Amino acid sequence: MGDRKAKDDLFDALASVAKVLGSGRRAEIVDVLAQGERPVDEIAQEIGQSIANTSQHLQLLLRSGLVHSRRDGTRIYYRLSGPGVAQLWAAVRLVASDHLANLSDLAAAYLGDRSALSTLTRTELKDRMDGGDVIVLDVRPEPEFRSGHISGAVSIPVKELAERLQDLPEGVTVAAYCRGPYCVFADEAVRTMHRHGIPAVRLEDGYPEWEAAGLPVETGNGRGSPQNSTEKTSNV
Amino acid sequence: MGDRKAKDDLFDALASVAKVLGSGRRAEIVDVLAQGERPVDEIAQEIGQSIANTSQHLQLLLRSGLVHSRRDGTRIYYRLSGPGVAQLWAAVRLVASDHLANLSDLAAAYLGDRSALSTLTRTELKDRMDGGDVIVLDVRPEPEFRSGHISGAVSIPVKELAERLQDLPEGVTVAAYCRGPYCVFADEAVRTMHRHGIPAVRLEDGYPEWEAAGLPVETGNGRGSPQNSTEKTSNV
DNA sequence: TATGTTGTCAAGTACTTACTTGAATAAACC
DNA sequence: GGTTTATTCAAGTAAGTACTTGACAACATA
Repeated sequence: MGDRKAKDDLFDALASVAKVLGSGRRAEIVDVLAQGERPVDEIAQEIGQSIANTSQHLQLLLRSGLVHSRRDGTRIYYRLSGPGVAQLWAAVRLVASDHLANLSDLAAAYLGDRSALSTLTRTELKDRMDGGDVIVLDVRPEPEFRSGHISGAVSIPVKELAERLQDLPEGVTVAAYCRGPYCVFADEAVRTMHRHGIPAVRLEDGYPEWEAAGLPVETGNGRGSPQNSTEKTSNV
Repeated sequence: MGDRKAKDDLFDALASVAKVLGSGRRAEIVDVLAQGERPVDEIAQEIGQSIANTSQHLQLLLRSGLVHSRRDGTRIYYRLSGPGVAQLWAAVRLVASDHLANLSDLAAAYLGDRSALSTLTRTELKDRMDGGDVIVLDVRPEPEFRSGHISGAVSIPVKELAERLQDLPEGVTVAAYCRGPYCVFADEAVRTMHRHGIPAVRLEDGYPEWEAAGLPVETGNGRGSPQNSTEKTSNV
């Protein structure tokens, strides 16, 4: 008890959790899985890597306990193994934004200039939803919407938004949201709507943060096909 | 905006924060620095590594922004760069304890069998302190006590405890605490006191968690030399 | 039973990491 | 001004990591 070797082994094990998150590609995977479970080929597509390489990253995450998997026919779906994993990823992002010298440059290079886009916090959005003067728009890919979204939100993936603007009611502000603070989808959506004269704002963070805050969420197809919509008790 | 290369660079940067925590030795360093600032040679001693190697780990932590340093004469003191870093380390430990299969074995190998030792949560300890029927004992090395401890705690480093048991008042339970849930000092102290018939319990976690919870802390020498004791507004 | 789809495994390569050793600084002490 | 103390730096080595390619396994469908 209390000897060097045992302490090193223990701390190596504790650190192994940080280690698996310490690769940009695996961080992207966790960022995607925080939206809900996904099969390997879709994850590979999302992170821009080969299926073989993605599979190996997923095996690593699996062995370290950060994700679980289930088989459904020929597909294997991966998901985060608990809410703590999404919290850990949020803690990493927080420290990065507080202490990483060049982060804002890198964020600007990926996200573009956000200064012209106004944002709402979670509580501001909740208040305006309760007031009824806003429509909430989920611009993530559809599978992510189906596995969980803000209650009452409408799904139009950002790629389809330009052709589906007529689906949006007129005369009401649109509040778009996506995966989180480092996701471009909502930014792009707000820019597109502004170009067409639609008043639009962006939710400051994304769906995982909304869910983690205990705010109302639902699964299935939501308004579009209410028969599939179900109140959700917990995700992740 | 929104292209692959920029996204990879951004997520590599975010993940770099996790990466520096992803080494057992650097995790031990963060665990020590969560107690307060320390010079290089003491940190090297704590983690059982050469000074050169420890210095290189510290340079890495420094470049990644997780720690800051200051020079005082010939010594260079390192400290965590903000409270978010200790929170991140806590999040890592939480995920590890929830999802790492062999963690309890490794913890048992280092900490020994804890089942015979009773523990108090932070709030339980606070209540008993307010009731006055407990004395709080800080068993960490003295420099850590000096840079911040639970208000009213007495310092007897675990190495000196056996010879200084007479410094403890009789007829009152001793609540020992140390660095955190994976620290052996308080366990050892409680065992020592039990062997001498002193009623003793262990605080469930450690000083950083107490401080992070906003509970009362102070710096300096505390009761021992009240002239040096000062109410503390913030640490880390 | 054959065929296609989805994912994993094994082997190889270029690159990175953790440590060691010994030399180089930087401030303090005499 | 030379010596001591505390730390960093540079170079070297062994081991580990991230990706690629091609073969293999598991299930579904015809």
